[in-house]
Amino acid sequence: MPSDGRRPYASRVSTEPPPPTLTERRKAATQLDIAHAAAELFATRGPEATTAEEIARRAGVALRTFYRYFRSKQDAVGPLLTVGADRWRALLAEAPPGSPLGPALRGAVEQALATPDPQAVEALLRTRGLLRAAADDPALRAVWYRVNQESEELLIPVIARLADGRRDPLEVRLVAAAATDAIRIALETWSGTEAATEGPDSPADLAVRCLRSLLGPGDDTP
Amino acid sequence: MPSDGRRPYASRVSTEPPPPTLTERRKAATQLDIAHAAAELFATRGPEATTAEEIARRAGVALRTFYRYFRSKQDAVGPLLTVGADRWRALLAEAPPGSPLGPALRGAVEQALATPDPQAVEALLRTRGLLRAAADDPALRAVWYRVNQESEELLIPVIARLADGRRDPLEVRLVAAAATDAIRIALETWSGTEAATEGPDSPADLAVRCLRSLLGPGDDTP
DNA sequence: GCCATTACGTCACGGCATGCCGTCTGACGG
DNA sequence: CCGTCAGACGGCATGCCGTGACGTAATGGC
Repeated sequence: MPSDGRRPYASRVSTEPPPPTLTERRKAATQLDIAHAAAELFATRGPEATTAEEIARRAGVALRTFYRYFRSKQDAVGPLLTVGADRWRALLAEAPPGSPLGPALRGAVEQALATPDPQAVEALLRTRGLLRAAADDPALRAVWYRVNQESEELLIPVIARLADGRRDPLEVRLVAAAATDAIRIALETWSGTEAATEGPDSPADLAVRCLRSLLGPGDDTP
Repeated sequence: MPSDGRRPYASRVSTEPPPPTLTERRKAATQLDIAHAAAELFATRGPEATTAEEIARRAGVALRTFYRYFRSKQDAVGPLLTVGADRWRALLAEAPPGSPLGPALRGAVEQALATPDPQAVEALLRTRGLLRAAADDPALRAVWYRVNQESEELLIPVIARLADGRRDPLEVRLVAAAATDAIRIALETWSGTEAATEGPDSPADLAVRCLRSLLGPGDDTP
C-alpha cells in the first residue's frame, strides 16, 4: 500500500493531475502488484515457463482481471520498464524551451540515473534483471522494443518544445530516436556487465557518453 | 534452424554460397509462399481478423507446416520486411574497409532504394502496405520493431569493418543504431504519404536526408 | 441514504502454438 | 540403379492464451 500522498493544493495550474481517487489509487496499486509478480516469476523461471495464471495467483487477482490490465503476460512488466524513461522525460520537460539540446538531454539523464534515491536504484536493478531474462526470450525482448518505441514517440513533443521551431519535424523525430537509442544502448551495455549503479561504468555515465557520441556536444549550432 | 548442408567443394573460397539443393530451394519457396499469403491477408482484412489456418490454406500447406516455418502468424511477414535491409547491408559490405562512413552509408542506401528494378519496387510497395496495416495492430508493429532490431545487430560487424578500428565498439554500435533508425524513419514517413517510389519524397531521398541529419556529412573526421 | 458507475470474479469458447507419430520424397553412398 | 536414411510434411491431440458475457460488490456523486 504505497502512500503516494499527493494532496490537492488549492493553487494548481491546468496540466497538473486531478486528485487521484481511492479507486484510482487501488487500480494503480493492483497494476503494480501484477507487474512485480510477473517480474519476479520471469526473472526466476523465465517468461516461457511462467503462465498468466501463476502471475495472477501470485498477485492475488483472478486471471480475467490480469487480462483487464495487460494484453499479454509479457506486457505485464511494461510499467516497470517505462518508469525510468518516464522520469527522464519528465525532467527534460522541465527545461526551459529553447535551451541547448545536448546539455539538456545529458543533464536530465544524469539526474534520472545517477540518483541516490534507493527506490530508483531498485528499479534500475530490476530493469537489469529483466534485460538479462530477455536475452534468451524473444517475447520479452519484444516488450523492451515496444517500450523504447513508445518512449521515442513520447519524447518527440518534448524535444520539439526544446528545439522551439529551430528544427523541422523530421529532424526532431530523428533526434528523439537517437536519444532513445543512446539510453537503450547504455542500459543494455550496463546490463551485460557486473558494474555497479554508480562509478565510471554506471548507467548514468554510459548514457551521457552515448548521448555525446551520437548527438555531439549539442550546444545547438543550427 | 536448418542444418545448412554445406557440401565439400575442393576449391571453395570461404564465403561463397554452397549450391542450393532442390529441397532447399523448395523450402525457400514455401517460406516465401507463406509470407506472401500472410502479407496479402494482413493488408486486406488486417492481422487480427486473419487466422493462421487461413494463411496456411492460402499458401497450400498444413497448419502444422506453417508453424514449422514461423513461430507466430505475425512473424510470417518477417522475410518480406527484411529483404530491403539485407540488400542494403550487402551493398554496404562491398565498400572497401576504411572508406568514409557517411558517403558509404548514403551510397548503399541510394543503390538499394532508388533502383529501377521492378521487383524492388514491388517489395517497397508491399512494405508500405504492411506498415500501414501495422499502424493499428500492435502485434504487427512488434514484428517491425524486431526486424529493425535484428538489422541493427547485423549491421554492427559491417560498420566495424568499415570503421576499421578507428572507432571503439560502443561507438560502432551507436552508429549502427542511428543508421538503422534513419532508414526506419524514412520508410515510416514515406509510408504515411502518397509519395511515389521516386522523386524528391522518394524513400531513397528521404533516407539520405535522414542519414545526413543524424550522422552529419560523415567524411570521417575522427 | 439511493442509484449510476465501475472494478472484479466466474464461466465458456475459439484461436494459438507445440509435441508426437506416420508417410513420403529427395539426397547420397554403394 | 538401388537401398538407406534424413528430413519435410500432414494429421491429431492438447494445453495455454486472450476475450465476450453476465453477475456481484464496492465506490463516488446526488
